[in-house]
Amino acid sequence: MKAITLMEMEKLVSLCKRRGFLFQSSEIYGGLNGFWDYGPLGVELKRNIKNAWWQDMVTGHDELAIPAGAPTTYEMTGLDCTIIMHPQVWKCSGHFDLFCDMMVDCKETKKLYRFDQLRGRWVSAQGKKVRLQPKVISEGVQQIQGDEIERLFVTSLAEAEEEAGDLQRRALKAFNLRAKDAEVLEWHESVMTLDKLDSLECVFAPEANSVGTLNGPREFKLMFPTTIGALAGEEGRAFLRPETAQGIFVNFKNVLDSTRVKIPFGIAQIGKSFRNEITPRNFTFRSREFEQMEIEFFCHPEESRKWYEYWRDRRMQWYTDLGLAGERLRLREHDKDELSHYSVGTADIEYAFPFLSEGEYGELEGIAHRGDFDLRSHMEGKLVKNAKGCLEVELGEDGKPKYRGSGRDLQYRDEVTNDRFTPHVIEPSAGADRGALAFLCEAYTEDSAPDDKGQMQTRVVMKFHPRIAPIKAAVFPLVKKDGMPEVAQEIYRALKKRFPAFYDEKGAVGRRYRRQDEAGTPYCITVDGQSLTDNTVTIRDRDTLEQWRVKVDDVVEEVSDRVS
RNA sequence: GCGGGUGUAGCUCAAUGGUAGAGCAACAGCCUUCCAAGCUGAUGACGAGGGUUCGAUUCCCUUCACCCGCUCCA
Repeated sequence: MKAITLMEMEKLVSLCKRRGFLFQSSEIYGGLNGFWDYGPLGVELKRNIKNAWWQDMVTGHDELAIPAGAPTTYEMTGLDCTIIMHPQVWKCSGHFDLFCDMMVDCKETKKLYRFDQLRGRWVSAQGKKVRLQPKVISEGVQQIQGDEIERLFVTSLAEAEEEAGDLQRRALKAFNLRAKDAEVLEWHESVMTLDKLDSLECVFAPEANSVGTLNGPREFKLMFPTTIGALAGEEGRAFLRPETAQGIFVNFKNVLDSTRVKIPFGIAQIGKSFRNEITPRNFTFRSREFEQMEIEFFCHPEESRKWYEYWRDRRMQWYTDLGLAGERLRLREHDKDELSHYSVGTADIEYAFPFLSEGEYGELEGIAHRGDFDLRSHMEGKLVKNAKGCLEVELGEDGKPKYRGSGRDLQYRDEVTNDRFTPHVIEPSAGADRGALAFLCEAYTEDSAPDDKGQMQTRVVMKFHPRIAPIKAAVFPLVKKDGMPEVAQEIYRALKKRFPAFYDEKGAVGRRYRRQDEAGTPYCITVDGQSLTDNTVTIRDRDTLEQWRVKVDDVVEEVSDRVS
């Protein structure tokens, strides 16, 4: 199968709209950036993906046998919790701090910097003056010449060991001095971050040529705020969840107390999450409202490494089995310095989406070893890593926990050994929409097929795995007469009781085949003249174009076997 | 959020400061015995808002969306 190109990506986007896989949200009002709707075919595709996941991970799991590659048997169960949760959940999970970044941007270089992370230092040069950019005094009125200052705040992006040198280099540039004049520079106070300053007016931005080019700070809210209760007020402030995982952690005790599950076990959930992405782009890849398929798998700390490896490989196999089998899919273990503060191991399952640059991959799913970070955070309060690399409760300026946990005991007690411990967690977190997009990209194929005159014509075919194909089979009378429609309709009704099927009797049969090829329907059943005499019909394979005859009575079983 | 580009029918593309055309698709009918483009017919569009003008799809402004680059991406 040849790889889809960027050019074909545009055709795929077009096909998605034309055939009803994906529409832009609120399109009749001009659309809404970062939000997408699934059309009639798209909703079936996405539901099939979610159902396949739920079936394979949860309801179809055999807890009596040891799956290949697993350390032991394990149990799986499900959950469905709310999108809006107690605001404290997001404070303890770390999202509140992490997702509320203040940013400044540089007028001159157009670069964006973290307000609380960009470091710099006050400097002067024995009375030497620097002219600022002309200021806007009031609307439409601008200074002819900017003010002159003697003290400016010079900034640097350099790492710790090179910071002092870089600050000096930048300071010399700001004052238009040579390197040999370094002793002229007078440093004031210590190195600090931008958020400690009263104003950005005198800041010499990294990479800029003039002073005072920074705008802001502005808040980048990565979580969607909302209000609980009819009266708006700070006490009613809440957020739409940025991930489904926290709902599982806060219900850990409930599941344990209500189901008799024993460690190791996993809790699965499928649901919508929301993130205010700065730049939604690349079709549905970075949507602001998206659906996740997440498992939190709880195990004994000593076993967690083996379980991490099991889930990493298991999840990779799942995509492969559903048709993402080529070189465009890969498993990538994160480097140590890429890991989150709490994780001892993370792998991404990635797909080389056609809209990405050559050699780039986009994340479909992350399998993270989260240790005991989440359960402990919800017990004790938000954790941070201390100097020794151990997790401890983050303290506020008053010396008390910055964000208090629930105070509930979320430890697990092994009823046989009486061993008490906080379980470690493996988190396979998959994007349902990203999965759907990858399956769409992988399925899109252009090949050649002969028309009725034997001329080769380009054929667009969506080669979905039959399990996720929106429509499983289409039924056609070869021509709309001689009793063929009646036979075909009867087959159609029998198929429809089992899975989505489609009936079409209009126009040339070749055209009807091609239409189903674009929808990705794996099998087309045609009633022809011979059907009326020997009670057989043809089944056509979408990918090979091969046809074979089966008895009318065997059609449902024949197709069922192939699509499930 | 910044810079550049784009926005005409479901799709692909025209033309125009004075009634917006075509091909394909879709629809109705005819013809069709296995891989799209035979015939007939009817339907369908200037992203939104404002301004200039006797009159704007065309010129100007704002806005929205898409594409590319920067930035961001637990």
